[in-house]
Amino acid sequence: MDLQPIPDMNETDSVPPIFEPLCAVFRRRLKADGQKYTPERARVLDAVIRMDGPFEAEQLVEDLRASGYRVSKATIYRTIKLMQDAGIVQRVLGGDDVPRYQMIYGAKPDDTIVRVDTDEVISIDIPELIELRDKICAKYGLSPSSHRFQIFATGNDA
Amino acid sequence: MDLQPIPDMNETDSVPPIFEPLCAVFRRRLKADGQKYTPERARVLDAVIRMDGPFEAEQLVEDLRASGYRVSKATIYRTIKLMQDAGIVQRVLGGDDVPRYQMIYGAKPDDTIVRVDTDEVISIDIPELIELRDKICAKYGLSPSSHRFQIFATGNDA
DNA sequence: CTTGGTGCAAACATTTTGCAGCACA
DNA sequence: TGTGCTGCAAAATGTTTGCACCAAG
Repeated sequence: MDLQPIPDMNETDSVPPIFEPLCAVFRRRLKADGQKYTPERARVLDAVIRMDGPFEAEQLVEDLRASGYRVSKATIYRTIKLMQDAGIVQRVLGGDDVPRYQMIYGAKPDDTIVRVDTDEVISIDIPELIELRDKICAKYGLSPSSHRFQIFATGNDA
Repeated sequence: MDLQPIPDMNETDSVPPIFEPLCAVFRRRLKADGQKYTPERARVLDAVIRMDGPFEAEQLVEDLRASGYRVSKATIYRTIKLMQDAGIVQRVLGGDDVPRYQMIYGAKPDDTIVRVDTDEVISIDIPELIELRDKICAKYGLSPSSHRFQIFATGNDA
């Protein structure tokens, strides 16, 4: 089958160390469900990490094919779903309302004001929100990995 | 053409008064763009208001057809887009990752913890968040109409 | 008559599924 | 041999567009 080397989190330097545990998380989850950590899945995970932000499934296909791998859309979508189950990837809506995917771990929290009258999106930085978030999660015995806070607002004159 | 009576925000009692200004907002926006407030569009707006929560385009079609109106999907989608432009409707992702639409004005704030390991969605009630939200908006000179706060978390053992 | 709106059907984009063959225990 | 995984192609879903005709100024 003439495969290229399998990317491995411990052997690549193109991926920040913060993502290192991801491979393990994914592996563990697959094993727990009687599924396999295949070369194809390792490559998709690697591509997802390199995306570094919201991406479309098609981009993963292009990325991997450009790297010389033969991959089908079906495998991409199936692997994305597995990653969602493993809590590694989430689906999000871009500002253009197009559904995309993005990594959860290490993802920058998305705190924005969406001006519904002008469609302007304002990024905000709210340290108190992190505190609040962590407090809430602690109450439920959960560990937050990321969050999203969107305020929908208009100008006072509208 | 045998039309049934046109729903009008001032003549129906099935729609809470809080939504009354919406009709005006939509009308104003259409007029400003040289477009028309047609019976079809009034009916779609009415249906959207009655949805009272996230909905799919198809539901609007069914709802209106069940009420005896002849309506095409094209008109539904075109009207939804107009409403998005008018800042009345937004696209959102449900807990099941399915894209839906929902009203913006008067929408119930959506504060949830999404357990990425189990897909469980926990509704939370955080009064401090409203305060925080209003404080932030005040700083920018904006009026909040709704918000959405999603925390992505896993169990501590995951 | 000109501009915008409608329904219908076809086109499109994205995601899912059925299936035959492969990999590996 | 059995279970899971893959690519491919077809199907299913959700949305947009082209077009002929209608409606209102």
